Amino acid sequence: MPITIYDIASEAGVSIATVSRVFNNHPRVSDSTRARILELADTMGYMPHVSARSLAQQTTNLISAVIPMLSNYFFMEVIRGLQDRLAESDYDLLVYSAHGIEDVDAQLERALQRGRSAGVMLFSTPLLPEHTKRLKRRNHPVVLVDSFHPEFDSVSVDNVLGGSVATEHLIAQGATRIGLISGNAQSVPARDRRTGYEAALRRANLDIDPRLIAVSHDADEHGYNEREGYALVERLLKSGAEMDAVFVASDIQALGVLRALHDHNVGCPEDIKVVGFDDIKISEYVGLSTMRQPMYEMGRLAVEKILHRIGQPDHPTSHTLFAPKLVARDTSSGNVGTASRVNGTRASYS
Amino acid sequence: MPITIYDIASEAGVSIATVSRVFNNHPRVSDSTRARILELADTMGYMPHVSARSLAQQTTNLISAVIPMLSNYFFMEVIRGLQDRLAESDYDLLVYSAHGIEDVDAQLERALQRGRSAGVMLFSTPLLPEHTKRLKRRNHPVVLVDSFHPEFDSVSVDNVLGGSVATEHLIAQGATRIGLISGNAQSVPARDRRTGYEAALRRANLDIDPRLIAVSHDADEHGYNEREGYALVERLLKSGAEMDAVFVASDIQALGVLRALHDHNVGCPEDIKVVGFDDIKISEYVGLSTMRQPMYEMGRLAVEKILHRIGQPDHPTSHTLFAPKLVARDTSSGNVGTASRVNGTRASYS
DNA sequence: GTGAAAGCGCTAACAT
DNA sequence: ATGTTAGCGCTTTCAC
Repeated sequence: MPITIYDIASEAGVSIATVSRVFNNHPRVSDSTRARILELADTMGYMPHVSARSLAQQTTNLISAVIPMLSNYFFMEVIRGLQDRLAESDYDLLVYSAHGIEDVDAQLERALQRGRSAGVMLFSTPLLPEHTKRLKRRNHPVVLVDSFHPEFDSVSVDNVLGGSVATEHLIAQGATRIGLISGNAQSVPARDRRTGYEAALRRANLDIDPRLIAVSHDADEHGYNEREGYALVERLLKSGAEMDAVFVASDIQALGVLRALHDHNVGCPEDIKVVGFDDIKISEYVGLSTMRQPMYEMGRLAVEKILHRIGQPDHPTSHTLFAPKLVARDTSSGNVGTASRVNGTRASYS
Repeated sequence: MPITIYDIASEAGVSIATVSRVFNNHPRVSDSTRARILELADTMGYMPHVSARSLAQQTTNLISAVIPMLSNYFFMEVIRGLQDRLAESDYDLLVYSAHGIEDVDAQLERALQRGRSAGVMLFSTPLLPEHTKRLKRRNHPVVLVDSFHPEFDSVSVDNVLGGSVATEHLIAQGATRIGLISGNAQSVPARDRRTGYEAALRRANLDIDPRLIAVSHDADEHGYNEREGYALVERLLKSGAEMDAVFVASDIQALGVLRALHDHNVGCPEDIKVVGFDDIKISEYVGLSTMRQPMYEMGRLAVEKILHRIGQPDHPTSHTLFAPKLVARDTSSGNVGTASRVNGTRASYS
């Protein structure tokens, strides 16, 4: 039933080769036949069949994004960047959302089916040797986003730097007993942020107190969730160790931290200052100080890199490291006079 | 270079048909050859070529989602539902994100390329007659999400009901001069919510005062953005008309409204009560009363429906209308005593 | 400038 | 249970 090049070829009294040429903008077609064919195709409602085309020319115009926990503010912003850049190209986007990091393998496998996509962007997933081998062997274009491996293009944020800047900011605000709340041990960014935190303390000649460090053991979203933030800061509070500030490795955890502080009648920023990481949209609303990641730009650049890699498979790999930027808001330096209250799970306006 | 069924067929000493059968779980293959072929395929690293398969069997396992303004809290939740349901199927997800409603046409066109996807889920887009014709003509499986047309499967929310419930809630809180802030006139949901609002007022024998109604003229995101909320409520305030509550057609606008109220030293909820629509994640944090849409469930159901439609193209169309649920928080009924402040663009904790 | 024909890798009758 | 073969719709040499 659907119309093929054969239909429009016979209707136009030419061969299918000519029709094909027209749709591939081949130069050697007379203007008259080109016009006639285009006209016919339009009235007959012809559309090229993407699979047939892909098969014949051994390419595809699909690009995959493999993302753990898609429904994440961080990724939403990144995806906006992806989409915007992709819209300027001929490629369409295939989204493989994994349920946490363990599921990434399965999704990656789907994204790597032969003929499926021209390239894959892999998000926030530390590359195990087996991954590396598999990817290398397939020789499939890959770019890593929010993670790093020397053998693949990547775009990420300097998490060590971010951890240091956040910590130094707290020190500059007068804090000396600075806690850390972090994602779980599997998370490379979490480890890096901790490294930056410890380095900053060391440089400032401050103690690194294990009692002030709480690492998530939650597998869900690498422990990056509100619940964990709440629970972990509670543990620090109850440990009895003195603390006048805390660096939280993600904004979403920081939200839980803020709630816990309120529930325990601990003033923020007067008693404990808080700095998060990410700058998700809510952060602005609650006045959370944080380290901003250029999420949108990372998305755009990821596409840029994958397109480049598809075009030049043998080009040397490139790595882009963005510097996160401190956004100081109320939780680290707010003017306490106008500070507001959080009531249970909510803040209200007056 | 890549390995095909021919390679593994000759290696196994069988015909390509047998190999094909193995990979399609055809029953009539002896266990021994099946095992041998699977073994070989594994060691040789064979993977079926998706385009070849699609072409031969005239199907595809891709489903498209065409979404205006993807980076939207509403869609994030819906997409979670999509993904979860899709993960239970064999289908992969193609995402076409439009830049606002005008761009939907172009994205839809891509989604409808022949052989591209087995079905498309179209989000929040009122169907123009031309769309209808095009879709009908292609006879492509379609399900509408957050919009309605008698000839296509759909899943949406009862916006008229939602508008009424929100308004009645405000009335129950003692409000009598209730304003409306709405999305632009192109938005069908916005119109429906207004209809519900007016109906509720009428039923309560309250005036419908045009001075209390502000409709966005912003094309961006249908006027569903913070900036518009801010500007529109300002207009109402300055109009001089008395007002003790306002129903805002979207949470994101309501956030702007709250900020404007604060900036103008208008107490909320004491002076003006506010109810939004959507229940995006931020709403809980700021204590915004709102009408909750079952976004996740809508996503799941959308997939359910498209799969069903793909399987049974001639089945009668089905329409699911969810009832939005009132979530009363501080902005409509909070205890004023513990109310907090918003300081410029931020709220802070104490 | 255009046509003939050989694939691209796989599926699905139809045979045997 | 397995093999033969004709497609699926398009691209791309190679001729003319």
